[in-house]
Amino acid sequence: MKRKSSFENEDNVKQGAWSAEEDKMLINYIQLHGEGNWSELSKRAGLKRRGKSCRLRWLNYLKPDIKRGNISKDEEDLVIRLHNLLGNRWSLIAGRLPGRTDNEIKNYWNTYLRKKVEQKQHHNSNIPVKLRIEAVNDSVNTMSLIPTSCDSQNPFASTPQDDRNHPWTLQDFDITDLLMSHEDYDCHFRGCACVEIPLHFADEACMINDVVGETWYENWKINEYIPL
DNA sequence: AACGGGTGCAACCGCAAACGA
DNA sequence: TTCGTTTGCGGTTGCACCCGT
Repeated sequence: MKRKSSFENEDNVKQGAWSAEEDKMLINYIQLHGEGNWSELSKRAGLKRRGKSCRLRWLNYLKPDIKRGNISKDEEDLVIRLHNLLGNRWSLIAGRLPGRTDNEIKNYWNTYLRKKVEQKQHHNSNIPVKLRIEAVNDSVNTMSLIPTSCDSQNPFASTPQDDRNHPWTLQDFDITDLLMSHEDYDCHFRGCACVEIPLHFADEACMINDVVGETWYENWKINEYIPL
């Protein structure tokens, strides 16, 4: 375990790496008296540390239920999905991962996962996808699904119908437009959509949600993946 | 072996919210 | 209501380690 050397600042307050002795003092004190009131705790435990520093050390490193070691694939997937939903709200994300701390999740994201996700998004943004949209008759605001770069005619005005009598349309989408359509409009579409991905991309174990994300499912959904 | 750039991660900082007198 | 203190959070820093040259 690596440790930075510690030092005392001008206020006689210790900063930097915690020694094994300090860890022991903090653990012993909390086992006897419990956590809370950290600045007082620091004094009573005989630590020349700021209360804040004691709290951080305890919550991020010393607390008994902290899970140490590599983050599993399942945990990694969960972090990615939660970050997609919640953004940089590390404490909320960590709250869903028993034994993991917000600091650990944040570090893991910043040093590893962010790059991985960005690479994946870059890869997926190059996949030419088609989106087949089915609308039920009372859908409102269906046009909001159609990006401005596409034909602005109502796609359901004179389109064929499927075996469930749902009108459908097939259009080429730029994946960025597709994602933007959720963010830019109040979408009240009710129906289904199918993503068509060229077969040679499908070989690469690519899931629908990898391509279009999971963030725009309020009133509609993608329910099918059709290799071309 | 020595050096330097890149990386990981513990710890710190600043701010805002919560709390209590 | 105001004010001081504590707590919690996310962003940032900087040391130790790794690895290529």
